[in-house]
Amino acid sequence: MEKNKKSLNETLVSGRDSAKKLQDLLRRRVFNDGSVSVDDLVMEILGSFSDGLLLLSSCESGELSSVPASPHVGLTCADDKIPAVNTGKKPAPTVKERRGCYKRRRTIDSRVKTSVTIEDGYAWRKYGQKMILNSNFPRCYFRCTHKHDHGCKALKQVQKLEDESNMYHITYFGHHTCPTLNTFSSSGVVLDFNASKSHHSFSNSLSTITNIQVQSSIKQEADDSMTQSTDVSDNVSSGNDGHSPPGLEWNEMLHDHLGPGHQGAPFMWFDHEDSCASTSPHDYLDMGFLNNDEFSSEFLFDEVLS
DNA sequence: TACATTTGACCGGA
DNA sequence: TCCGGTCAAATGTA
Repeated sequence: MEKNKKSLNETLVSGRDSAKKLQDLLRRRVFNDGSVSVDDLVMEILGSFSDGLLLLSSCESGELSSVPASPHVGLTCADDKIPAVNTGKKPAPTVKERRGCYKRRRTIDSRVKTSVTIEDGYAWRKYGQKMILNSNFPRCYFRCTHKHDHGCKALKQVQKLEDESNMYHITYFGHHTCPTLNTFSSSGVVLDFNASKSHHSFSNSLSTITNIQVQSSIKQEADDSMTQSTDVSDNVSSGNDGHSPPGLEWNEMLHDHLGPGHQGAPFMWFDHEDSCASTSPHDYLDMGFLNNDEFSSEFLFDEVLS
């Protein structure tokens, strides 16, 4: 109970801080150096309010105030450590039998991106994989590795796109509250989208390419974890933290791995609600235009970072 | 030995 | 009742 109160308090304080930053940013908008974007701050504020409301709704439903006396205390809800409510449909099962609550995830407060990799600089732990209806590939479920030691509630779902572009549809839920931005680990993440025995792993070169492509998302998420690195090249070197060749420039990496004629990197990142409200649904599903050689990486970065 | 992944079962919203 | 999301025991790996 105290833990949830503390969590709610931290969430609200975080939201307030983000609002202050936004206020400062708007006041000195002309002098904004681009280190923090309005969108980033709005995302943080929205995330704080969403998390806070979720915690509050948990309180109102009695989950916070009435901790069950059953030995089930160790079993938790998916996102927060609020004990599951006994619905009374079945007799209270034993610790062994009973599971936590499985509330269907809301699409609000989710961020969607499409990328050729699932790497994003954070450490994720896979906790499930599921075949989804009308999909040839399973959906993989990840939670932040620091869920327990830092209480980080960030989750992500990864699903390979149906087309043959070898791209992944990645949906993020919640925000990282773990203090450190994880580096690009040398251990490639392996996804099994084929038969259960045949693993699909990323080659070295591809993982390097993906490092390029995820930088913008890392910038966005790094704001969540108090990273204040400002420009893109900064992110490349600081984000690698010694695990990748330092000092590599965007152009060099793009040139090395994609060739001089290839300038486009298929990547998009935006709030799910925005995609529904203001743009057509195929904004991220239809990625065909990204194969166009004239689609420049500068355009991508400007779009994402603006 | 500790940590990560796999996978079948369970839960609950739609 | 279906199906997406999660749990947790079994298994794999460093």
